[in-house]
Amino acid sequence: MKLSLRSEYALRALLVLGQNYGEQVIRIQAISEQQNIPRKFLEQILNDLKNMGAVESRRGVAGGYRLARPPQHITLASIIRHLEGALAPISCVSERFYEKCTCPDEARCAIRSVMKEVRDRVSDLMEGVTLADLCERSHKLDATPEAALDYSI
Amino acid sequence: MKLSLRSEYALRALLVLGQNYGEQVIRIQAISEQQNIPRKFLEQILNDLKNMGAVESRRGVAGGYRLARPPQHITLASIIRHLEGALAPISCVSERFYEKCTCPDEARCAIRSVMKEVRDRVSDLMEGVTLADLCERSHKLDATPEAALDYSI
DNA sequence: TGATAGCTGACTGAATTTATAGGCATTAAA
DNA sequence: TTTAATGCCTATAAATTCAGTCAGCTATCA
Repeated sequence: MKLSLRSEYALRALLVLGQNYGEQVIRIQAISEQQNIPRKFLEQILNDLKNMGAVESRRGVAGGYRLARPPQHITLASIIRHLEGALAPISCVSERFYEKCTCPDEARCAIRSVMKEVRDRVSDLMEGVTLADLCERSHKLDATPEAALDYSI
Repeated sequence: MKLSLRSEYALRALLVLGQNYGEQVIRIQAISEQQNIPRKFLEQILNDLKNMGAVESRRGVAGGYRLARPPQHITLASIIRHLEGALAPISCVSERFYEKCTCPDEARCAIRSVMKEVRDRVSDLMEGVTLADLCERSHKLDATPEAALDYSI
């Protein structure tokens, strides 16, 4: 049920780009330092995000990355799906990455029916959260005084 | 965001044991054949479920497995947590498997706050589903005529 | 005592994850 | 037009996880 570190890095990088949305372009190096992400690894990840169309780049001396679209139009679901594949816990309930499973009767599988509900819950939430929402949350959290933070884990 | 095949096998095996809950004991071989699960692999898995206390065994000629507790008292969440670890997509939002992450300010991390919501949704659902529920679903699905099944993926 | 079952630990091959290294291509500015 | 900064691309590698397999052991019952 876990996200890869790669995806987590991608989200952190996208958040930085979202917070700096506009003409200007941000260097890999800057993101890497700000977010504690290995630089060369981040290169790969951003390139991947570029191929999926979430991000665009400028090369050369004043080069860097920026969002390819407004942050309101980039959903969490689309990012995770591109990086991780299915949102569903098992692929026989995935809408976009369906694979047949080995159980005797898939259509009457109770596990499948529960996992479908899990998928729906996760999908509903992630479809509804955009990069803009993330930026807004981040902005609010930054303004939150130390004492009001929920430290519970 | 995926479940391992191992966990899927475990759930399928537990479902069989749930459907046959009682004194009588079911052989690994029987489960393996009914559910298309590699036999030796299933041995390992059942042993693991035994160590977590979900299942108990009898050895020898008339040996096999059965549930160690009534199916109403075995939640999906407890099984998945034992087999997979955290339900949370990233471990910095896990309640039982917390690990610090590398982001600059965990307490003010927007990604963390969203992932916490994902975790809560998944956890709420899985805490509420017991093996008995799964058996009931399975029973109902078995009684469903071919035509009424939802084949959409 | 022998057949049948579960128990146990080691092992393996393949895939995935998390990077690192090195050189190439592009760009802006000197 | 050169140079330095930056992204682009490919290869490689170490570590881990996954999905089993194997061999041999132990317990139980007829």
